[in-house]
Amino acid sequence: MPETIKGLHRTKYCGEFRKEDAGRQVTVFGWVQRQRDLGKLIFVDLRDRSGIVQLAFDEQTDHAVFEKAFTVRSEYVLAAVGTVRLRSSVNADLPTGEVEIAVTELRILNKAQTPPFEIIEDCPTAEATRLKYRYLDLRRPELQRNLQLRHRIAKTVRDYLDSQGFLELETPMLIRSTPEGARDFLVPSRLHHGSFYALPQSPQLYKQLCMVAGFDRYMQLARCFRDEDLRADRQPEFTQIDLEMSFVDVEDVLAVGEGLMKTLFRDILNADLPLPLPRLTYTQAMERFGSDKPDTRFGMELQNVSDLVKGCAFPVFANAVAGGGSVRAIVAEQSVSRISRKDIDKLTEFVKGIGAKGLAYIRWTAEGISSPLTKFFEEEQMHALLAALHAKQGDTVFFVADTINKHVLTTLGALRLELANRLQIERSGHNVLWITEFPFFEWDEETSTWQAMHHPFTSPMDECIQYLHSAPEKVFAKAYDLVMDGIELASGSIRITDPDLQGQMFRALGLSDEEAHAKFGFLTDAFQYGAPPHGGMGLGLDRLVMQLLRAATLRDVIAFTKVQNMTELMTDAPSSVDDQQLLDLGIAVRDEDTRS
RNA sequence: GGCCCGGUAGUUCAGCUGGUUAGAACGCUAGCCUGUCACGCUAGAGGUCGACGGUUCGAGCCCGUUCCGGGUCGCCA
Repeated sequence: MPETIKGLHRTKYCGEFRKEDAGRQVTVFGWVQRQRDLGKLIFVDLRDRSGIVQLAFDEQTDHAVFEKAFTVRSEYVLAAVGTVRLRSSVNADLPTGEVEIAVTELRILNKAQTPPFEIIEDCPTAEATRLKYRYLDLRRPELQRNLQLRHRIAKTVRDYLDSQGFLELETPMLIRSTPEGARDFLVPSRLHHGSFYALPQSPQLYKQLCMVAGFDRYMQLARCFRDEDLRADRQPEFTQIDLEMSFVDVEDVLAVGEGLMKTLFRDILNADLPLPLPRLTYTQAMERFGSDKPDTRFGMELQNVSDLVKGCAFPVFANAVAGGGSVRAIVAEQSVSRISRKDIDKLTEFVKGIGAKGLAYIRWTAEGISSPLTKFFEEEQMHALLAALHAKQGDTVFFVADTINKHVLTTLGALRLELANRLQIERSGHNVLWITEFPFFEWDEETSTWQAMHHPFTSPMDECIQYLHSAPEKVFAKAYDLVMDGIELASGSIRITDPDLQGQMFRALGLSDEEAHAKFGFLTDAFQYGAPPHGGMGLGLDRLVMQLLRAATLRDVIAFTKVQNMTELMTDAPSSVDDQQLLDLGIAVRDEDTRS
């Protein structure tokens, strides 16, 4: 039978006691971290969200209290009243290690089963087990810290944006489905059988309507939903720092993003983030790093050797260049001893797995040059190539060739990261930069059509509008991404507010006027009534927290998360529902689709 | 949907070339212990080897199927 808390009030959190408190009569609440029974002396470590304080029980002082302390087990919930005193032996590892509480009254507020894993800092238990008992996992100091810091980050974001005149406005969760982009989560309508709401992938259209409505500067910590497969840095629902500003161009939005990041670095990491942030255009990022979210904390940049090898005897290289593509290389410095021929076979498999046709290499060992290319290259040619690449003895050089330039870039970009992992290349510190001037269209090889790389409300750069129909590849967008340590943190753009241009946009994407109006009529209608020029961005809060805390996965910075097959192990969501619920919704589920 | 890795006590793992009764550590239970703090010492309990099927005289181990978890590609305008 649990005891009542009646009449007791917490003096302060467990982790806050210091030697200055000695002599005070105090009350504490918490969970039993550990009980140490020494015979005529019992110690209990009591834990709450702030840390641990030691309770001391002495048989001679109070026999009844001592007997009760004897029955205490891990994770019991206790209230303790007693006197703070200095310890005879100090524990230097604990902030409260100079004091303990000599307990005069102990109440067991609740008992607890033995937990399936220990509530400790570096818990070795498999994540699946921890997620099933997430409420226990969350008691661990690491997650307590992460989530308390997440709160502080969110508060810093709100305070900063508030200081810049942003208003937090809420947008609906039940909205119209717009099946572009990611798959929508659908919610069936009870009152309109056969019709569905969608959960928002982002508040995009609503925040633009807020601009039409004259709120001028909007922000929201918005929950977003995407029904796509999960990754370590991707959950089906996530929180976005969403903002939108009126009467601005690209520079104004970037300035707010930079101010926000600088403030976060100062308040959370106690570090300076020099402004302005470096910028790369999309084209530069792809050419140098083979990625639009480059990890710029290390070098190993891509090098174009097309001109040097275009006339060479190796048909793969010669054909790639002749076919309009390229041959590019990266140099892994002083890696010959750590990348064996066998490793290269594995790396070849790796690049084939992401669509490359093969991987050429040069190993420059103490014995000389070892490479399948030697039979195609004169010795002089080979040395010219290595000199151009600034390669030295001890280096390994990797080449990728393809008639499609983008394949060469992305393959080497992925290989660059793989090599950095394998070679454990130093990547300390944080690197934050903007990627700007994204292409407007993307050539889709499956359908042989140009597809929008962004949502269709993204504005082209002013000087590109003339090419909209004649030369899609020459059109770049007023779109920008914020990249931190190789992770895409934020993405945004200036939006189209000219109805004629918007119409051209839809047509360029193959949407008829009727289709466009059916899908987005409410927005284009709104734009007929005086839309201010506006733009904004969405910044992933979960990823931001993960990056600032250097957490390995999003699951370490979100309280309740789903696993790869999109179930929640604790509640077993999703679940089947009553027949009556389905009946109300006018929904029939095909038997063969039902899974228990 | 594809590929890769994993699944043995509550937890983390070991388990040889297929061979008697599947082990260790931590945790748990009980006893002893007056200054511990990962307390110590002694004893004990605890197993559908993910599941199903197959090969075999014999399967934790080999084969097939499947389920679960992780990573990744596709996907994520």
